[in-house]
Amino acid sequence: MLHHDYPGQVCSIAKALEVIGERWSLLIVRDVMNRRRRFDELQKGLGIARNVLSARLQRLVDEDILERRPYQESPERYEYFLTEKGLDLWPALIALLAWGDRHSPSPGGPPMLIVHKKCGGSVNDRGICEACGIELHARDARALPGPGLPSEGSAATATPAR
Amino acid sequence: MLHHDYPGQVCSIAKALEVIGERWSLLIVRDVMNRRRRFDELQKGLGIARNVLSARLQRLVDEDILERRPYQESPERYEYFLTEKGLDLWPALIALLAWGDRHSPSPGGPPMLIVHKKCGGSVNDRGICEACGIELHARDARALPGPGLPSEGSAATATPAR
DNA sequence: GGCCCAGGTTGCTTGAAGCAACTCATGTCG
DNA sequence: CGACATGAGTTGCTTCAAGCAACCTGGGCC
Repeated sequence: MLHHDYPGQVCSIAKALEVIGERWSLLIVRDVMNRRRRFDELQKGLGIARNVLSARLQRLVDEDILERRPYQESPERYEYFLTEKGLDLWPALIALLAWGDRHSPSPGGPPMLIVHKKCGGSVNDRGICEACGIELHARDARALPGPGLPSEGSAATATPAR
Repeated sequence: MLHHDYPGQVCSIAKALEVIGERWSLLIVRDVMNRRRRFDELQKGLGIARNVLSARLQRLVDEDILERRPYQESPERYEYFLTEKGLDLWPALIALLAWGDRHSPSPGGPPMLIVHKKCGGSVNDRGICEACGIELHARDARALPGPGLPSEGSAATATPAR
């Protein structure tokens, strides 16, 4: 991704993609949304190169999508949290998730389910609770492992060195 | 983007991004949605390298997101159309557009407006018509130039060689 | 003293994206 | 008739981002 921008494009989709269209960025946001907040945790979970993760986190912090907060001192250790701007990416992630579920289905069903925290109802591709009928936001929903998620054992054999 | 995949990720967001997370892919889909269907038209509009556009179009056709159809013979000339799978990306594009509008606003307002074809009502970040209250799909909506779009003249001076 | 952990940084290699030039079949201008 | 234009690419070369492995720092564990 040269220069990570789209010169000459005057469009909010292009502007959004300049920030979160880089490889790995949205997956990092997804993981932080699912309470993966630490460097090593993200690195191992994603299988991303450490230098690239470092660069992405820095960019996401610069863009005010993530916030870096120390959780202990000496040695200093940090966690990453989503800002409001980062949380606002939730509808886009939900739309992509639904598209992936629909058009590249996993055998055994979706590997991740999104449910409304209050009522447990499932969330559709617009981020609307099917039970309540209301538009949800990031904090209203939770991700759960779905039926298509490989179990610990089979995941280990499927990706042995990871 | 090495190998254009995310090995070890069992998640529909990751699977979606393997296909449409490559640089330029979503912008190509956006343009085809807005009736830009031909190679040169896309190339000039996006300012993308011709070999890269060629590769992206091929990939999008392979993934059944676009369809390549001849519109004349001798010499053979082609147009690209969205398949149902491609049209289903509309909610994701709308979500990204809304996020870009909200968090990286253009001076003068949004450069692109999405309206419900039937009633002219504006469409929110969930792809719902604010007037009718119903969930829309790609074919129900139309993109219009917004107040933040630079005029022909200023666009030409802003990007002289493009 | 040797090892582990967390959170990175450095250096090198590979491969994707940018750029310019070329092709090929037709159509059009003067 | 030759010159140029159009559309849809392809080829070759260069540059920059991503992958990979090794290293660093500051502390704790035994």
